Amino acid sequence: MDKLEILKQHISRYVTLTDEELGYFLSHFKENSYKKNQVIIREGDRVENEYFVLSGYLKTFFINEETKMYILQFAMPGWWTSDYVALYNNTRATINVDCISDAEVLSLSNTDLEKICAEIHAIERFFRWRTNRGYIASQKRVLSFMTGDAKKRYEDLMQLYPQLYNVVPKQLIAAYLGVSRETLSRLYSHHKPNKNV
Amino acid sequence: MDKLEILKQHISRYVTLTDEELGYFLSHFKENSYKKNQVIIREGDRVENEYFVLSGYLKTFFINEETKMYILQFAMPGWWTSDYVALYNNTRATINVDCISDAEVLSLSNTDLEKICAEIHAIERFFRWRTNRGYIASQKRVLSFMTGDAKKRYEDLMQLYPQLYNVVPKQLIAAYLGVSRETLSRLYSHHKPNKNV
DNA sequence: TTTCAAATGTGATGTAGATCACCTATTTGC
DNA sequence: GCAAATAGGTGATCTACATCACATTTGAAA
Repeated sequence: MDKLEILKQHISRYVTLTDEELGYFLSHFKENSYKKNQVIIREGDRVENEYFVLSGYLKTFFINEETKMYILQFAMPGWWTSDYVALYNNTRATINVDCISDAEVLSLSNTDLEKICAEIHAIERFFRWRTNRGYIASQKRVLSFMTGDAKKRYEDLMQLYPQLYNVVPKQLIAAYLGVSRETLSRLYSHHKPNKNV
Repeated sequence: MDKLEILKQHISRYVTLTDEELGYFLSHFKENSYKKNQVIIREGDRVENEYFVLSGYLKTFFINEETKMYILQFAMPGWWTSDYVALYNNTRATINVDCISDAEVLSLSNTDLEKICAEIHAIERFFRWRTNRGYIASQKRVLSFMTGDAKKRYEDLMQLYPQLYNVVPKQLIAAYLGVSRETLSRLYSHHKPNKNV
């Protein structure tokens, strides 16, 4: 159960639980291993779970008319992801989630999540706080699209998550920034982050 | 207490409360009236409250190097707003909130909000669900910036909130869409929504 | 009602970034 | 280890939108 350590620490940053509560909560997670390129949620799927990343990198993305890919989120170790639109509205997936690298993931069904939130007040608080953070991050991203050009967005991303430079193919970074891979290539040929990170 | 009706209905769409719980919750709100152009939160302020709009329209915005305005959100009747970054991180306001028209607003201090969330589990659930919705809306906005051009974003906004066409000056709509007022003017001269809405 | 400021419309011009075309690394599967 | 696929780089060209400049309309204050 060593794998759960990262999740335990993540939770305890926000709320204090008894060992019993924590154990009960953790008992509802399932552990899964995925290979690079493996799909976790495909557009049109019924969406039942949230996912917590233990290791590896996922991407949450949308494909426009079968051509262009738009990345909504990279999910890194310690991050949650899912198609929240589908999950909260109980509709089919409109986005995809797959693996950028081999990954270990914990899944929690939305049914269990709601059940445990109802049973344990502190867990409900934990998820309120978690969503608060996601909301703030998303607002910041909106602002970065409005106020900055591609170069600014690229530099901000590299500053915040320098590890992406080595792990994630450049065209995926372009798809996250909302810029063509050609333009991104021209941008960072003048501005390389520290490759040793 | 008639003014509170809109808030009561808003809450009861998500959770069921006893009359006692509901009354206790509502007793923590303060009612305020503001005039057009009046400022509710100014950049640099200490932020203490969330605001629930009863009537009128607010805007939440950011000003870049004292020149360009970027609108993060229009707050309409039945909507919540604040500087959530400042509120959750307990930092000074980095954005502004003011009134597009005369407005009636209920305010709830973050201290009271957290207190009541701890006291009444169902209120914590209400705020979790509310933030979930905000998060989804924000993600949709990110996608609209990535996938659509200015015209698409304008049409989507007018379809969703046609009332904005009459109530909100065009330059503010431009500042929300992330487009210059000149470009917006050129766009909608070819595409007017129904003015009778 | 008049007046002044703010909002809006519109032409001319400049520019970031898209797209297309093609070439050169790197991976990945056999 | 080799072939094929995938990722990445770079020039040429095109386009949506910004910016500047100025005219016109609207709306609020006096």
